[in-house]
Amino acid sequence: MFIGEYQYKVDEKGRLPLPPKFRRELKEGVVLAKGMGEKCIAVYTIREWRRVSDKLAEKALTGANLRRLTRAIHGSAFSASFDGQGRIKLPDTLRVYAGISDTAIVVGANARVELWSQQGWKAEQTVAEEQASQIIETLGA
Amino acid sequence: MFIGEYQYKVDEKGRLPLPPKFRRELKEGVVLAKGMGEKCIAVYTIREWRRVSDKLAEKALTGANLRRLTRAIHGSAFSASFDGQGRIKLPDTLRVYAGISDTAIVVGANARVELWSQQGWKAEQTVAEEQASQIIETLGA
DNA sequence: AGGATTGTGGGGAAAAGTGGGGAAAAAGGG
DNA sequence: CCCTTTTTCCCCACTTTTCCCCACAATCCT
Repeated sequence: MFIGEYQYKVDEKGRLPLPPKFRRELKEGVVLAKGMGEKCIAVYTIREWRRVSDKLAEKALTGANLRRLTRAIHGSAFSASFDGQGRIKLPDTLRVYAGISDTAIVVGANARVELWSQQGWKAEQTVAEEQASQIIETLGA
Repeated sequence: MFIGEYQYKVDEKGRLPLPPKFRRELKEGVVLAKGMGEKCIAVYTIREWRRVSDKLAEKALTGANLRRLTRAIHGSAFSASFDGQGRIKLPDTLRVYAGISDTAIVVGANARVELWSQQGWKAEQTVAEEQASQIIETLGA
């Protein structure tokens, strides 16, 4: 399970470190893809990528919209692995998509990890906070 | 079960002791997260955190809502463990969120522990007192 | 009163963040 | 097809941060 929020620099070679706490779970390699709906980069374990991918494939049989989404997701996906310092190389296309320049926010989101630009993350937090407090009320004690 | 109210200093390294009475129950490690709704840091046992996390999954929210909530909850969380003196390290993001600078109020809140700034705790108490009398009425005899 | 426990602080070893050089691989042009 | 140019990736190096351990003073309990 991935939790926590971290800030790292993307160096001039496009490399981004991931938190040491995440590395063990990710060390077999990761798949990078566009965040679904959000302007972020999603980082999946191989296993989780397969799960997401299968789920999409099931539903894509019927809907043209979903086929389009599937195409977008798969087309943008990229497998990556770590260097000796625990960094991965971010493909330029995904970096541009997420608006990440020289600083990235790494966010643990349970089964996956997400990469955000500072501005993007701040905006997302603002929206999420409002929504969260409502839903949390329904969780009970 | 956690009860009581304690005051500790946060040292320059961001370390905060927890009351000895709490340590045995927490010694397996804790998860820190934003207080739900309130400007405090919530401290959960691993078990309790899982309970909260599972409850989220049950909600069976769909699409963007689920992703957003997952992100908000897990992203703000942080796992921590004790040093030899019974202290934990508070992540900067959470400290800022709760407005804790060099002194923290540690409050036992049944299944979880909460960390407040002095001002925040005082304000919360004021509000709580007003509401308490009303709520107590509704409890019946 | 005395011993044990606890709050608080700090030093030092280990790990992590960040940057860059150079070999290997890939791409591109003649 | 081969040579040149560019990119990728592996390794090394430096700086900062983290974390583990020790220390001392105050407090609690017996």
